[in-house]
Amino acid sequence: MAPELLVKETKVREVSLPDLRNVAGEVRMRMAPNPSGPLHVGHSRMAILNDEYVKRYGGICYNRFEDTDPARIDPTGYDTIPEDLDWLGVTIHKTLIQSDRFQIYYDVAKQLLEKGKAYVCTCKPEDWRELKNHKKACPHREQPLNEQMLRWDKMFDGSYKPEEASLMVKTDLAHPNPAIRDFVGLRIDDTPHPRTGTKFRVYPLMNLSVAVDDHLLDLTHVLRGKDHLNNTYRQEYVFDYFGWKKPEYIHYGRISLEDVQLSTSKMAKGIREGLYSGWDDPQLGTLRALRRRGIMPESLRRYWIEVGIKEVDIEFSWKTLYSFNRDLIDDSANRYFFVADPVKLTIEDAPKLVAKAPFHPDHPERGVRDLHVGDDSAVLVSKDDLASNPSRLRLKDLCNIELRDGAVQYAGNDLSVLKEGVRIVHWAPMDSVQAEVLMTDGSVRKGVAERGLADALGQVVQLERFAFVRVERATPTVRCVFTHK
RNA sequence: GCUCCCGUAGUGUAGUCCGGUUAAUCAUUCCAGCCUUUCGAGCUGGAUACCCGGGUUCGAAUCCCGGCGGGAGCACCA
Repeated sequence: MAPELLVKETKVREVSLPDLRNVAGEVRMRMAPNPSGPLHVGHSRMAILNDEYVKRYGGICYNRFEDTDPARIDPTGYDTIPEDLDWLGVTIHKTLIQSDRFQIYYDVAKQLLEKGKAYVCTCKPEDWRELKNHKKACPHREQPLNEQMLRWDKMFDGSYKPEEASLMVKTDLAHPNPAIRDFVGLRIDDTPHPRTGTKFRVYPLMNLSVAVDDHLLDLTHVLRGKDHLNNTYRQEYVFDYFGWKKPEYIHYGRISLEDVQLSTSKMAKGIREGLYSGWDDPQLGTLRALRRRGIMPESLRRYWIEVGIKEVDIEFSWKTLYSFNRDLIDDSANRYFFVADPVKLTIEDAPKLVAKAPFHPDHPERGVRDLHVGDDSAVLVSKDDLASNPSRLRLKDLCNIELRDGAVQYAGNDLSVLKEGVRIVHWAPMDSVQAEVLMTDGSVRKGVAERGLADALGQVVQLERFAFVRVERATPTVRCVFTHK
């Protein structure tokens, strides 16, 4: 291996995540996605951080589907999320689905009732909330256990309609933070669940099910966004009631991403309305869109490692991600000519012209593409490159030309004109193929490309002076997806 | 309104716990130059920051107080 490659490697590794606190041997961590659609860039942070730590310390990483709200599930998520994690290079040792575990939550809830740490409330939700906002107990909070159990059973036998009864977990009604006072543990919902149908109608809310599962999985560390800070405090009550050992909680800050739609519901809506072609539309910030564009998962990994796990809110930088990705793909991406908005130039007095264009400037061993100009000496160049009315141009790897009053004259093949400031532009032969590039703003750049581009199907290549793209279709026209400049 | 968290350059990050080789790290960005038959890569140089005000101290990004700013939560969503 070349020495400079080794240097680069260590440079990347210099940046590393801080150590976790309280690590004794292996770690057990989890990610807990809601199956409402495929993963996007924001999700990749949690997945990669978990993965990095599990790989550093050894241990296991769970994927736990949090599907306890039947109304907010897109069943495709059960398949797409593991695919996305796999693409990211995240190792999942075991997968759990909370909707397989309702009975477990019921059992724990019953124990909480028996311990006097929960109650079944039949207040109207607004009344209950109003009372707790004033640090007041609702009438059901301190009723005797037998009354509680009576109502508990009725929650399951169909006596109550949704919102007519819920299991509340006690915390501290006098807690100065209103967000921490008593919370709902289980509720009734008649919405059919995509996996369990109408078999269950009592559903746990996250603070109960998460606490129970985090305990049963014996997690050592829990990574979550700081929007869950108050949920952590609530869940700690459950741990304390049972004397369970709490995991180490780490909250990282909010991520704001510009220029991209991340809301799962809005993306789904856009897809339905035809605004986006699907979950992998290059306009979207989903992982499958990035994959389609030729963004390497390693670039995301490097990005999130550099960002770390601080509690400060951050602004995501596409430029930095692209820079990391360019680093990864530049060496392997072969070069091709793509001419957007082509204009035909007929070169007068030209000899028979053939270009020997290298596949990669840094890798002469990869050879060249032979680009043959036809007997009419005509080539295609981009309208943009003629916009400034240049008098002389260098057609890359082909020849120099002079332009005057719409006439194009052959001007030799002397490279020294470059010293005089003559610009180099790329071009395409007349027998080129039609090509288009799907851009991230939803537009399509149309043009022509050298025929050989079709051979790069599936690869990430550089269209010289245009952008890096991934070639995703070869016929009938070549279709590429914009990666980045 | 109440509760909690956070505040180093455009962006992200190191340093903050245990105050003194840092008139502040690294990456990315931007600018200039070099190099190159790409506007890619590479090289060189430059630019931009410790939120503000007090206090403690010989000395504070680092400790204390106050202010300001940003964020999160106060849901029968996760």
